[in-house]
Amino acid sequence: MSEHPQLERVAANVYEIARTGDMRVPVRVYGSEPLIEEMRLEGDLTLTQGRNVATLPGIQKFAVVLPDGHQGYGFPIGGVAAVDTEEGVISPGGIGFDINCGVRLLRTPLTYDDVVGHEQTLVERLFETIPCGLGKGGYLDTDMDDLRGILAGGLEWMREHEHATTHDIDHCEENGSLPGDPRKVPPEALTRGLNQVGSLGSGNHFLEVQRVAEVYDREIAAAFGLEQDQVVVMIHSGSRGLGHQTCTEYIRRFERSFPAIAESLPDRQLIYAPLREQVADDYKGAMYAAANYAWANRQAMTQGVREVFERTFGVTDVELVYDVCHNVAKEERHQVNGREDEVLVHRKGATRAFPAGREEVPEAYRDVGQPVFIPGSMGASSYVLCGGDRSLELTFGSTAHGAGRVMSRTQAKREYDAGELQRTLREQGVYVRARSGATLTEEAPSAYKDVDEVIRVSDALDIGTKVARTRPVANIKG
DNA sequence: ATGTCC
Repeated sequence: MSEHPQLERVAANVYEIARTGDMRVPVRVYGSEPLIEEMRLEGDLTLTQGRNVATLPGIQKFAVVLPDGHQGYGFPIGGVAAVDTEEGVISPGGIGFDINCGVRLLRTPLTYDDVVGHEQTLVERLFETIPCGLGKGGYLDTDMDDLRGILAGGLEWMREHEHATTHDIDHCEENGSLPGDPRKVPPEALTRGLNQVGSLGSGNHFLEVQRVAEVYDREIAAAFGLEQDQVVVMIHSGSRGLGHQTCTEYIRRFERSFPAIAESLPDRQLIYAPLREQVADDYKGAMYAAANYAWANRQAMTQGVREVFERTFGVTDVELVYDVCHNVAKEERHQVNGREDEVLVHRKGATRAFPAGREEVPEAYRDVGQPVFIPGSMGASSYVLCGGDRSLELTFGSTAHGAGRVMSRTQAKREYDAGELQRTLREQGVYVRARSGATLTEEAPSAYKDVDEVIRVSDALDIGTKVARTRPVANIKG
């Protein structure tokens, strides 16, 4: 078993792996003692992967491991790596298989009292309306022309086809559109994506009706249009089979194009393409296209939610608070080497958390900071945060994205019973509907870490500050 | 995460 890299405590909740060997920068690890302990368990690769990331050509300042960091494909999940746009590289492992997996929050004009007694109807209608689980079928019917439009335009295409409002676009990271190139998306990925626009997927993806259970900062909550007991809807989903296939094929393509690089890596999963290479540009076009697809997917499900809320409660104003990416790389301006420069920021299982004043923050929120949503596990609290004042300095403007698992899927399936789990949650006022019992047990709340400690550290570091906590009311899953 | 192995 390989040794964990040596960690040095720099300040409260701040640790560093010093630069040694072929590392080009140090690694910053943000976390409390108990969170760091989990990264140092026997056989855990989180810190080793952090050190590997620090060897990437063109990486700037430091590799970042966030408080929810855990091991992933090549890079830690809960990691940030910013690279020079000329000397740097792009690595699919630093973005993730589920390109632009992310979370959006919708606000409704309802309070919890309006919904109590209607949970069963609500959860059934949501489940019938929004396709869940593996396989085909989306809320939106798309042909190949539609798909290409979505891949090129994201939410812009959705608005042109009356599936999104201007308000939706104004309240989405990157306005729901990056320069995607449909021609760079592998044909197999196109096929898989054709019938999945407006589908939830499986695993830890969910659509959850929640109520605002606690408000920590009333002023910022009000700026986000949120208050105590309000009913909101959280959607956690990504780019489905299309993003997965795109990632898989470009990893293969990079390995074939750069055998010498593949050979020299501390971990083959770290495979990358130098940004000056054509194939890096191809991947960027495909990755942005998959990101656009993920936004269209979450938007299509939003339309389904609106339909159900109108039918069930007669309300027509279900509005997007914001939509954040968890898995993407984007060009942004940051302070590096004592000056502001453009860098390509890889965020994998990490949420952009820009503070007040950044021009990327929508006008409506620019005076308070960017909304951040961190989902808890099914049946647990989720959090609304606000981009913190120190995020640019500490994490390239990022914070955590959620709680990781403590128990494997197979172990959770053995450990729990679907019917019993459903009854337990029901006793807590949480109505859950899943396409399969296995999904339910795999995602049992006790199979996940407590997200509270992650939030506490994010808040203490001032990279993402607490605004409100929500509790589940009704949840649909694959 | 994922038509959970081309």
